[in-house]
Amino acid sequence: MFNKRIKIKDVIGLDQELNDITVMGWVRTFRNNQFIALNDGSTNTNLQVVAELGLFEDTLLKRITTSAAIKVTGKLVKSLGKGQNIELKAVSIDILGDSDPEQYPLQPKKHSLEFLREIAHLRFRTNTFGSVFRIRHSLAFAVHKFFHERGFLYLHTPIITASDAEGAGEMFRVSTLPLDNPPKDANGNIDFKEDFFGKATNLTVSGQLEGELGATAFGEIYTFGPTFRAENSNTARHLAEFWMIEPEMAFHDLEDNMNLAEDFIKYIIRFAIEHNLEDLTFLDQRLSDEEKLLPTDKRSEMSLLEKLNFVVDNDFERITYTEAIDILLNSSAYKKKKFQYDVKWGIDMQSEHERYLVEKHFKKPVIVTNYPKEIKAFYMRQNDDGKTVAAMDILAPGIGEIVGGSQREERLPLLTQRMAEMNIPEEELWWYLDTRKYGTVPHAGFGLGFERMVLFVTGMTNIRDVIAFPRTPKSAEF
RNA sequence: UCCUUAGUAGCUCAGUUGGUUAGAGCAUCUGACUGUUAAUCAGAGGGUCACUGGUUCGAGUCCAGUCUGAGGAGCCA
Repeated sequence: MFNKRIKIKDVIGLDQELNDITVMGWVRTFRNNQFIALNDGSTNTNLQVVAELGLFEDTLLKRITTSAAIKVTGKLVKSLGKGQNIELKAVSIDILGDSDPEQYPLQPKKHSLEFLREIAHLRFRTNTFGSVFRIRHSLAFAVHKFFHERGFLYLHTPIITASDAEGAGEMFRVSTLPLDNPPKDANGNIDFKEDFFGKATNLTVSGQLEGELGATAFGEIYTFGPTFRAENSNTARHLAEFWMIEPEMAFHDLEDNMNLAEDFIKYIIRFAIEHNLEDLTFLDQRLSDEEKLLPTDKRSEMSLLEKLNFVVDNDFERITYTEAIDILLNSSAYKKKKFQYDVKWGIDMQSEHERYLVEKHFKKPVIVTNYPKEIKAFYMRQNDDGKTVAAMDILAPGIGEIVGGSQREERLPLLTQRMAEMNIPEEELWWYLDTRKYGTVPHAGFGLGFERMVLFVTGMTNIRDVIAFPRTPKSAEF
């Protein structure tokens, strides 16, 4: 029954008249008891199906309601009306699934993103979310394509981990022990020897440490998987469950790392522009309609597509942390005391500082390197100045930190010295330290937050709208 | 977690100083119309005013607490 189906995306591309075309999809609107706007998710464009007056029973027409699933066979013809080039003159219409219009929550009108978030199971059926998730798919595909073309090996790092020394935030405990009455040891603490893995385990906050194990055998690897942070973060940029891409490369230094990250970001944006122009154009239009409601000074200087093309066509700005602090100290914002937080060498830059650099000063993505070692992780390579480490963060306009990475400390004595200073027990990471004992090499890597990348490319502003089923504090519906 | 702010019909919102029976547009239903683009026109139905408690003759409106959303901050990707 279904093998004759043609996707609407392919039907729209046909420019000759054809008999016996079969499409299936969900009704978006039914106008004038005659015109069905049909969508099957393959494209943002609806196919206009024409049910000629008198050809169909009233009982059938009554069942063509918003979001009903239908099968239509008919003749593809040039459209008589404006607004579309072709339309499908229906010969037969079958209802595959009814949709009760009294109950169905989506209407053929504009809905708020907040409302759609409450019905995330149905929001894919809107233009906006259709476009967002088709673009998300393309970006995910482009990630694999980019790394595969460059000879990187896709390594699946574990989701359950016993290491709590990664230092990347609060973790979700994984346990099969009874919550109400867990076994206790002699000191009265929970006895994880009794637990499923015989030790305390959590959901991963990063695949990096395992990634380094792969890089020091395969040369270049990447991971792309879910990541979990149990932080009580309530912002438009944070999720408790998100997807992260983490390449690790042997024989790479900080500059190689930056070059790769910049090439990578440009590659996947270019891929989306090439493959999702229709969806990007829709979101571009949506965004500019939204911005018309804002006062002039709050509007973006560039449209979404202009911004994406600008990023692809221009070099990212590269500055050191020390230079960044100097720029801030010499800024009029600092001199006029516009910053809420003070600026001096050694601070962990606040959002307002990063936004000033990216959105006001350079107006393009900025790579900041060589941060003070005190504010960065133990595994970052120590520079010769004794004060900084070979770290790099990429800051994107409107998003903030989109990439965090570094050259890794490959020298065992320096690495263990930093671990001791930061109270990280060596015995928990013996396997990690082994890479520095057996053929250690200079290597580097970074992590890119996939949803933040999708935010940037789609122009959406809340991270909960670019992941299908967002997990955030007090929210795990669907 | 902190600050700010909001919660009234399916959706978006109005609701005056505390005062009779709670309002609009859209959606839905019924009818008309029939080449429409969120169709149009006429009519109808639709409410635990987030929840709990309090003040008052009387609370959508005032007070306290709770829950949830949004904007900003922190943490970070």
